[in-house]
Amino acid sequence: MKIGEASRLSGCHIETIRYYERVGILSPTARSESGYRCYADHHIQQLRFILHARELGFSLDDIRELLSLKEQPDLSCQAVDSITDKHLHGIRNRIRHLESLARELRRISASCSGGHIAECRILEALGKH
Amino acid sequence: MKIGEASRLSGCHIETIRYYERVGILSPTARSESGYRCYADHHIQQLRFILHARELGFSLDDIRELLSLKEQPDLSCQAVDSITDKHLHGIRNRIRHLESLARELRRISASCSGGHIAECRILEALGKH
DNA sequence: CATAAAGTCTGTAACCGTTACAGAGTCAAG
DNA sequence: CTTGACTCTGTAACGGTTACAGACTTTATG
Repeated sequence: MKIGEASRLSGCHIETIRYYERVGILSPTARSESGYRCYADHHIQQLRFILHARELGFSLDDIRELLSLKEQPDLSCQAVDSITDKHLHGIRNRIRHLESLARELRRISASCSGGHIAECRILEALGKH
Repeated sequence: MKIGEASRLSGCHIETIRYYERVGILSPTARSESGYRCYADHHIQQLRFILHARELGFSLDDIRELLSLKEQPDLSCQAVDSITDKHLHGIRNRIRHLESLARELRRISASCSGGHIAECRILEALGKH
C-alpha cells in the first residue's frame, strides 16, 4: 500500500511517516517503479506502536530501543521494564515540577488586587527573585 | 558593564542574553567603540524578570507582552492577570495530561510478569491501540 | 484520449528556546 | 610583547514534527 493508506491505517501524518523512516525509527520500505514507498502490514504495526508510545510520551530514542528489543524475543523483559520505569519517573518529576510552578503562580496571582500596572504585584513578584 | 558581568548579575547565560536581544525580548544595548555591548541596571532588571518568568514557564511571547505592559503604568492590571491565568490553566492541563499518562504507564507496567520479550505485556500493550 | 485533480516525491525551512562552536577581534596583566 | 580572558558575528545543532515549493505519477472525469 502507498503512504496515504498507511497514514489512514496507522493514524500518523504522512510527513511524520516519512520523517520516521528518515531518522531510522521505521523500517525502510520497498519502492514502486515510480519511486512511491510501499508499505506492508508490519509497517502499520510499527507505526501504531510508535504512535502509542509517543502518546505516552516516550522519546524517539526510547522507541527506537523498544522496537529493537522487540526484535529479540529471547531476551529478558528487564530492559523494557527499565525504559518504562525511567520514563514513569521522568513523568512524575515533571508533574512535581509543574505543581510547584502552579503553586507559585497561584500565590503570585492572588496578590493582585486589581489596580493599575504601576502597583501590579504580579509584575513586581516576577521582577524580584 | 559588559556582557560577562551582566551574565553574572542576572544569572542568564551569555549566549541567552545575546539571543534575547536578537529576538527583541531584551532592550537593545549601547555599544562601546570596539563593539562590545554595554549593559545598564535596567537591563539587569529585565534579565532577572525574564529569567524568573521563564522559570515559571512563561513563553517568550508572554514575557514580551508582560514587559511591554510593564512600560504602561496607567493601564489596568487586567491584561497581566489574564496572561497569568491563561498560563496557570495551561500548566494545570499539562499536569492532568501527565497524570493520565502516568496512570496508563503504571497499568501497562504492572502487567509485566518478568519473562522474556516474546511474552512481554508492555510491548504488547504499546502495540495495540 | 485529454485533462484535471489527487497523490507522491525530494529537499528545505520553520517552529521554540536555547546552547555550542568556529574564527576573528579586543582588552588587561605579567 | 605575549598570553589569556573576554567579546564579537554567524551558523548549526538539539527534538519532533509540520509546512511548504516544485516536480512527477496516478486516478478520475469529461
